[in-house]
Amino acid sequence: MSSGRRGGDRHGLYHQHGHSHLGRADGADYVFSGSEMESFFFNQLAGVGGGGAGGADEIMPYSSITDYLQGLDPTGLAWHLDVPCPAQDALVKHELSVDVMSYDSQGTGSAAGEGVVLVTPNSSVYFSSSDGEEEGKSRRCKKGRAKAEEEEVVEDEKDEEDGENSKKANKPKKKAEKRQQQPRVAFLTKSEVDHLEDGYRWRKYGQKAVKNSPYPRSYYRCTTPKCGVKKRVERSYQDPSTVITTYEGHHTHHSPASLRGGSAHLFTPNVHALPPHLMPGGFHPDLISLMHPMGANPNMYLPSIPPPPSPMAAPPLQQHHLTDFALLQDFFPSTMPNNP
DNA sequence: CGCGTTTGACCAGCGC
DNA sequence: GCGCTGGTCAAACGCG
Repeated sequence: MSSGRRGGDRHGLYHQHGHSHLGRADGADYVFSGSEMESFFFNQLAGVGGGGAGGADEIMPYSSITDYLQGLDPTGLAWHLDVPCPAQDALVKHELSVDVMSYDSQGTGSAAGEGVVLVTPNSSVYFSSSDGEEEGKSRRCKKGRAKAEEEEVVEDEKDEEDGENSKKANKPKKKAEKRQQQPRVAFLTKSEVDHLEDGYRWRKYGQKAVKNSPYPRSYYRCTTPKCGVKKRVERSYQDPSTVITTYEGHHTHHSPASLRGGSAHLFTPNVHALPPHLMPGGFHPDLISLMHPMGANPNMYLPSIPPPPSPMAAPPLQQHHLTDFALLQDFFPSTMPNNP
């Protein structure tokens, strides 16, 4: 027995309406524009890096998100920006208006790394990557943490090994130190289910009401020991069919799903060979069936690509049961080069 | 019994 | 300083 378990969800009950901004994808306060996105990616590909107008001392040695996150194949997701997606702006700014993290290392407010990919004709994924170099302006846990964060990486690993005891012992300290400095990628996915299957195992550790949104935000942590990857899942209140999934950190292990099916290796070079939305049917059906642990539903991927929607009137997108699993896999390939 | 979820409490940063 | 908010913890609980 307990003092109100089940159904009492306090986190989901109090909703306040503060300012006009939407619920944030990630607690961030940066709304990027399409040009900024493009700028980022082009900069990345061109090796300009830094993600920012500020010139960027920090040149990110990545030419793609995948590369960025995993340090993998430099050819990675180059198509993300090679192919313009007219609906990107509309999706992000008009329909969803999701704010995203900006990790511009210069703190200039320019995008550190975002983009939108129309993965399927009717399903879209917006992603925002960030290096966590600087939290930007909106995140709170900044002060008094910068120092601790440097040690945190080591501390975290120790804590993970020590297990619960250590966690309990360091509870206050842990709370103070814990957070950030992790790359983030936010996805907007059309899905009816909140928790999208991405091949990894997650443990939910919290749920909070999102300001200005009737939908709560769920916090998940990768269940694999020593893997500190977290993700936040929330639903866009403007478009309830859209799930915003924010990943934070790098997996340090193979995907359980890929170990089962052994198909992950197909994702990386092959899927990247063409932008998904240029593939027949968005994705190749075979890839879908391989990629999604539950198998493919051909009906989810339409055989033709509709004309790009007007940026001014982003049409409602059809709902999908299946998330853009392929892209998620791209971001978390099972093959980790630095995995012992 | 192990694992994952639920959920009240707590902490810290930020804005006023 | 206070209240709000996001993020996390951890005990209780459910399920297979």
